[in-house]
Amino acid sequence: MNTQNYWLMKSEPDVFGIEDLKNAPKQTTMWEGVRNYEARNFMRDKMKIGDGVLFYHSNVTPPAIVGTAIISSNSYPDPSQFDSESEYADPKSTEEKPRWYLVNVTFKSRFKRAITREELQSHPILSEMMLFKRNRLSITPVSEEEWNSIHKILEE
DNA sequence: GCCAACGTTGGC
DNA sequence: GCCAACGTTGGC
Repeated sequence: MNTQNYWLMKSEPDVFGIEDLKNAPKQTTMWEGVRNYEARNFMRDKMKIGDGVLFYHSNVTPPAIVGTAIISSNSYPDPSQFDSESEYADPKSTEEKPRWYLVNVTFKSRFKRAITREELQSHPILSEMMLFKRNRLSITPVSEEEWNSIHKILEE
């Protein structure tokens, strides 16, 4: 059964931007540090290898979708939760009962031009994205129609 | 840098 | 189990 999904994943470019992903070993990173249950559930329960990702730069001017990536692993416990040195350490989490999960994300493309949040908001289809309904959620599902609209815009 | 939105924590 | 206090996200 084909269950290709699409996602939008936010990252602050000052912390880890799409160039960092492009330059990473194997152009792949662990999407560590997500500490929100809803976002975790998407990674843990819904993401599949091969799913498409819209890579979104947050907390910058202007916020924008800047490229794409691919989900490249199944979910597994986020190692940083067990690392007391890490800012993502969670003392309430144990190896037997991990609280936080992540997936690997692999670079796919950098757009020739960023598609800004403002541009998305002015688009009849893309203005309905969950991104705008759940403003603070760092991972949101993207419909196939939305995914196709993004790529259509890029061809113009 | 401000602050609204909203998720989490913890006292009761 | 409620909810006030608190902390964080992220657009602006």
